[in-house]
Amino acid sequence: MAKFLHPSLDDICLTEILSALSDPVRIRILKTMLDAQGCCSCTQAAPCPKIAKSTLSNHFRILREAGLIKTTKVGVENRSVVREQEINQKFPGLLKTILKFAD
Amino acid sequence: MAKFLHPSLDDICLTEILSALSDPVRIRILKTMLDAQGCCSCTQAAPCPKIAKSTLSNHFRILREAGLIKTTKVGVENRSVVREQEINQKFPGLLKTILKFAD
DNA sequence: TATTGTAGTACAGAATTATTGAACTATTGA
DNA sequence: TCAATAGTTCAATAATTCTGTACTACAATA
Repeated sequence: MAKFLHPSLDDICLTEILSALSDPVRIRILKTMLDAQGCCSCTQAAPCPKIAKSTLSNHFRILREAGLIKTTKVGVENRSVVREQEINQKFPGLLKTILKFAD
Repeated sequence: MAKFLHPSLDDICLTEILSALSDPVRIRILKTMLDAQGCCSCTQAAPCPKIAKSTLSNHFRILREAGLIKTTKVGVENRSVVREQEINQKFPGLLKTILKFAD
């Protein structure tokens, strides 16, 4: 059974956040999740159907390990939310500023 | 003779900027250059002496190709400046917000 | 309780990217 | 002209990323 490791606020670092957001697929995923105003399954937040699901899974892992999203298993799905408030607490304005210029 | 290719403002894109800044070495270089309030040679802006000069050269190339710095050859040195105004024109507040949280 | 379908993870090999040392170019100064 | 300095380019190696296959976990249905 997969256990999701979410870093604590203290362990979230700028470099990993930028690294996670430096991929167009992942920034699109994050934007989709924020627009959805709540939880998203991996497939819902996927930017295109072409992408291999193992690759998609990996992108979610990177977002999770960077501390950008929180994932919980609900039935057969993994539902994720952006850890918006926590990120804003540690890096005020960062997410908003970056995502403003995405796409 | 090395010719430095600097992208035009139109060609600068968010993803490449984030990608360039997602490396702790490069973000340190950028911060050093901004603190120096002007041009810096590669060795001046280098974050540590241990790093191989070919690696350092590569980091500068990535910063340059992302549109973050402008490099000109002055005598034996390459002197670089952050393209602060141009970046601010295209992505207002981005650089400042990101660098505020660096280190 | 099997069986089938759905959602996603784990792993291993292929493809891509980063790092480094060595050789090179360009400029300066003795 | 010769040596020193500053950086680039190249090729080899090291490290990452991407993807297909096999797998687990849960749900629904017979």
